[in-house]
Amino acid sequence: MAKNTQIAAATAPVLSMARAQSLAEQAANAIVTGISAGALMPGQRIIETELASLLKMSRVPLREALKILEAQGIVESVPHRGTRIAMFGDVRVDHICAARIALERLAFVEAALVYQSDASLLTGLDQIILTMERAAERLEWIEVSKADLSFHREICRISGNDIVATLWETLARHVFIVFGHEIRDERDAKVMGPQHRRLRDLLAKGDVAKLHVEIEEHIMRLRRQRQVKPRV
Amino acid sequence: MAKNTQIAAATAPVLSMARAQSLAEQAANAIVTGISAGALMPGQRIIETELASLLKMSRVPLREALKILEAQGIVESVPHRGTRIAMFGDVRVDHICAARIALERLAFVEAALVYQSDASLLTGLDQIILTMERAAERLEWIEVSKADLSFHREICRISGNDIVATLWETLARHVFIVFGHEIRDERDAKVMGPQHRRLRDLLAKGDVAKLHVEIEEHIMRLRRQRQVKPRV
DNA sequence: TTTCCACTAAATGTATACAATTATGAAGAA
DNA sequence: TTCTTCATAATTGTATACATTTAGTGGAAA
Repeated sequence: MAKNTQIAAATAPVLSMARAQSLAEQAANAIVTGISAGALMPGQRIIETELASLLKMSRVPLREALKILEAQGIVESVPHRGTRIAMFGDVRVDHICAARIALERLAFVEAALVYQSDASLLTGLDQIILTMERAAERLEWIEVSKADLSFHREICRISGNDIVATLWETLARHVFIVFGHEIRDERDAKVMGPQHRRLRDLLAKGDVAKLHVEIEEHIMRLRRQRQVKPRV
Repeated sequence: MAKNTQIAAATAPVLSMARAQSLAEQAANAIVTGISAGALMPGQRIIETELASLLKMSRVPLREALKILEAQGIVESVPHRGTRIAMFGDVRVDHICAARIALERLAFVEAALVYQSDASLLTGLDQIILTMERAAERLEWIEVSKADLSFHREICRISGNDIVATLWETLARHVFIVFGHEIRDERDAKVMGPQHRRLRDLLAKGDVAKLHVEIEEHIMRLRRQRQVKPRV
């Protein structure tokens, strides 16, 4: 039956892309995107059968996704009593920011050391910033958000601290959801690039003191006015 | 077929215990315990069929457990190519310690504020310390470890920061595994209680400056000599 | 021998089917 | 009415069965 193996490479989208993600991963991303976009509301209960058919998959991979998201605090579940989407009020945003600052300060400082010893690694950040700026020009906020998260993910990766990178993935989902609830306009588009460039340059210089200040300021942008304000 | 599967759930029914945990949770805990105890080795590949029958459950809840543990960085998996247990070398322990310090400093400082406004909450910590000391007297290290983690979990809970609490659960599993690889003797038993009492008292006093120092010192105990030293 | 290809076996990914628990609501008693 | 009580439906938890992918083996050709 396996005669026509030549066609297999047709699916490879990006060079050395991770193997096509499982349905569980897709489901997890879809749910997070849905919350971010407002299609799924905080506090809302998830009925597995419904969501599974909505996502055009069976309950098994969906449940795997829910377990992942539960471990990450995106949804909350009680045995035999269902799963519901966590609340994303102002208090929670404060919590996210506080946790981000604590973790990213560590990541940035460690990453700065790495960049010091190999400046060529900075091209990774430059690439991401370019992508971000292009998306910002066209006001494609979702793409801007993704690039933003990629930037910080890259820092965690470069820092070499696997644990921090793992924890970041959890935080990133929360941040993405909060991003989705932000109101953004043309002025924001002009700020995104320079702000990240400044961080990049401080990393290149290894100016840890200024990094600490800049990181906090950068992260605290999240606490600005948001689109929906569900109760705490 | 499955009539007698519920009987084994005679575990500790602590007051107002959360509903009997699902098989997925049990499996996740069993795997972590297994790694901690050396029954499962870092780097080892997990064959779902094998482990499922070993844990006396089907593959479905086991896979849910693996998804959770993957999100927490305890295991790593490649689509269609299986799951293996992450490596726990000295470098990783350093990473865990660094992340812990960053996160727990935040938790302790916020918790100190809470304890300041309601000192009666300190009884929660006192209870845990007592349990820890009793276990330490009998050199029951696993119980000591659990009490240790409970102590820090309580701090995260009291801090009121849900995100930090979520991230801690991930960190806790890593720490538990590292604990299991530690060599401990009678001298350690005498240290455990006082060390946590000191933290407790600093929380009660709200002495943030000393807390910062003490926390770092406390966490860095992890970096002592360990039983097995798998390669990085 | 070495390399390449087909084929088989094994493991993972997914769907369906069944069991157990909980929510819902109607009927009856205080 | 208001509170039980109990049946029924809806939903979650788990097991089994099927599909897809990968790893490994052996043989044929260069």
